[in-house]
Amino acid sequence: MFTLLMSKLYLYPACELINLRDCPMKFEAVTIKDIAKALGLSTSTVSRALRDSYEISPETKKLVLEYAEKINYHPNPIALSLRERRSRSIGVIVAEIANSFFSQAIDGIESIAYKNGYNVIISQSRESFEREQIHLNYLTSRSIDGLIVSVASETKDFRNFKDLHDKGMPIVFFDRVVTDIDTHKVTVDNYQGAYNATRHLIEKGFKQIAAIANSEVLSISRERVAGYKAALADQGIKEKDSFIRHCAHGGLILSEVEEAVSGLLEQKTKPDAILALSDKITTGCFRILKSREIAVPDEIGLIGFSNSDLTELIGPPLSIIKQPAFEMGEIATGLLLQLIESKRPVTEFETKTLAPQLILRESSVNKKDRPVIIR
Amino acid sequence: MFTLLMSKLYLYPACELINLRDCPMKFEAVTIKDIAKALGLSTSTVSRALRDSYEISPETKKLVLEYAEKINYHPNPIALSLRERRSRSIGVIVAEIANSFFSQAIDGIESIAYKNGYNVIISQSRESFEREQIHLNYLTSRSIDGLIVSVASETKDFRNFKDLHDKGMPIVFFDRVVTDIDTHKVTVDNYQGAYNATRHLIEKGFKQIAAIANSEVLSISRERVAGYKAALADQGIKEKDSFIRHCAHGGLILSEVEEAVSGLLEQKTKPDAILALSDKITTGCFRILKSREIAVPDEIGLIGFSNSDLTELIGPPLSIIKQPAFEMGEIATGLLLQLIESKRPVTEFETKTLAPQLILRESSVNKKDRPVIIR
DNA sequence: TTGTATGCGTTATCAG
DNA sequence: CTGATAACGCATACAA
Repeated sequence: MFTLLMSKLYLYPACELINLRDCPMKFEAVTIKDIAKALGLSTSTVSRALRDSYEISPETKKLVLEYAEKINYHPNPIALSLRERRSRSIGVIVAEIANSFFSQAIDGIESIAYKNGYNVIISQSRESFEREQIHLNYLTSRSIDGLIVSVASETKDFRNFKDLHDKGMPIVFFDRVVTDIDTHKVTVDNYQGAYNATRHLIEKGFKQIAAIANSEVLSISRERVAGYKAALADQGIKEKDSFIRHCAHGGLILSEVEEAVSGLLEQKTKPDAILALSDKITTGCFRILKSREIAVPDEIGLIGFSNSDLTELIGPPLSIIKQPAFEMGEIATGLLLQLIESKRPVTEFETKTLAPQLILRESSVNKKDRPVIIR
Repeated sequence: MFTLLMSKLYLYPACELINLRDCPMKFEAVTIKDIAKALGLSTSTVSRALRDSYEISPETKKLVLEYAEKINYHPNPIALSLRERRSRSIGVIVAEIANSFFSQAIDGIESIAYKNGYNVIISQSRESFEREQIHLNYLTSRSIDGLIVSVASETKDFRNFKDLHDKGMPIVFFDRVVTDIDTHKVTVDNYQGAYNATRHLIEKGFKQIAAIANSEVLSISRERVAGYKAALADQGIKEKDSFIRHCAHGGLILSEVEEAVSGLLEQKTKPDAILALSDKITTGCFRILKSREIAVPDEIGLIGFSNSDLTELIGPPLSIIKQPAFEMGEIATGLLLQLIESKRPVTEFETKTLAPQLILRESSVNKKDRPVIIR
């Protein structure tokens, strides 16, 4: 260790004598100290020159900048983070990355973060409370400046989020928000989305409409179910408790959806249509109906939330409710950066609610039909 | 600034005198120094106690650990990074996150990274060389320990990757690999995948099979095209240059695919089937044919690479070649961590080649048909 | 067994 | 205009 240190200390002067131009610097990274030593200046001078400080003479600046350029100097971001107590990176916790909705949202997050010089550190809860909390802990031991979260379906206890927020960590929730934490939130109009979809099913002649939603704990589930119920009520259809099912893990496991579908189909009066109230549940239902050889929508109508880039192309069976995931990610990140970079604590928090797209198939027969997009 | 510092210095002793138990520590993070001061120990003792060093007495250890627990101490990872010259985070550069293949790969990457205590920092090149290089620069100013890359379609100049690798940065390429950099690589058998798909089209009776591939610069494109050509040759079908098209940006922009498709359909002898040689190109083709009201596969056969979770469900039109993206991500990360944590420089590099899945539709008529999966 | 001093790379403060 | 020094939080070689 000591010899290594010494060798480093002695390497550079020798290097100067021989040839400044092509110092190898294979593994050792270039630091301000190296520049200072090579140029016979102090580190503070070099630092100031690099930051283009007014107190440095033009000649010195030029000298330093040129040399820095030549040896390909880059400031060590970790040292900067330590000093400035900020890492210029934001953490993201979602249920799973390989999910169209979330990956589109992350796309939006990364776009804005990148434009503002922030890194994005992602982690997945896989709908598990435990994993979520571990990530929360891990990310927030002061290695991130802010956090964007869509909570896990399992999560019932929001204390850790609340504590963290109270301690001053900027947090923005999107999609699955925590209603009783007072911070920025970004969602779509879940009520309206579910309402429109249900109404569309009714207009197509379906009478016995069932709904499969994500965990009851999530506010988005409650809102979506409320929209579904309202649409039924408005059309004078009586809601049936046995027609509403929940998947505790948001359909992450197919068996969960299978169970819900079976529960619906085993009833004396079967539903004639299913409204799937989340991405995974939608594709899950589709998959299950397909494997059971139940024709969609001839035997059973199906409509659901989905952000897959192929849903618009699948047809005729499936109509979908699509969330503006990319925009949601962008907006969430914008709000977060605002929180991070505002000097004084923010007191007014916004809840941005975007409109979901309803993409419908007009005909279930014509192979060439075009989707109709309703905002 | 100075008063802030002073207040911090004076806060703790006062705090000790009043009540240790519920120091607020709202925004100020707890450090080893705080523990030392509160307990009347030196920072080194505290540090050693926390790391369970053998040179510390059991009583002191207990004291320190309990107090640390109580005030919810967490070591500052940034300080650790600075000291240990490692950040315990790995960088990932892909074309775009909102792409089934890449998001599945990232899923695998995150899984393994998480298990090993590493963070994943993601960034997207959006197929642009410039963006890729900026990210490369940004990530690698020593803030990451290693890098997992699938290069942008635009990239023709791999010098920066090579230099970085030569400087000792562990890099693992996946999917779109850089053949002349000697490091670990993870791909599928692109040749075989394209070969099987082409062969399948021929067996289904298609004679005039065209191919649309990603940028010619990418080795995966060349391999896939080679597989396509070999299959044609083996069945005694003459290849036609005019039937092979390339999208410089891998179909990221739909117009690019549109152009390729138009180019094919405008020829005197039109192709009767299209082989799409990347994810985006496959969905792009599907979208374009749909919008032009060209029936698939009755008017034109279509088969392509795709990792969307819905492709298996779409049918009958589309048969697909699916890559084991998740596993590729896992393997790449495993290899990378091996590189990062091996003390001595690795000399033997592996190229892992996985088998792609070919998921076929046997019938183009029966709505209820099941996909056949060929390994 | 514990404390002191040092360094990781950077910048801010203060003194020339 | 420039240099020495301290500090960010932590761990360790060395001294006691």
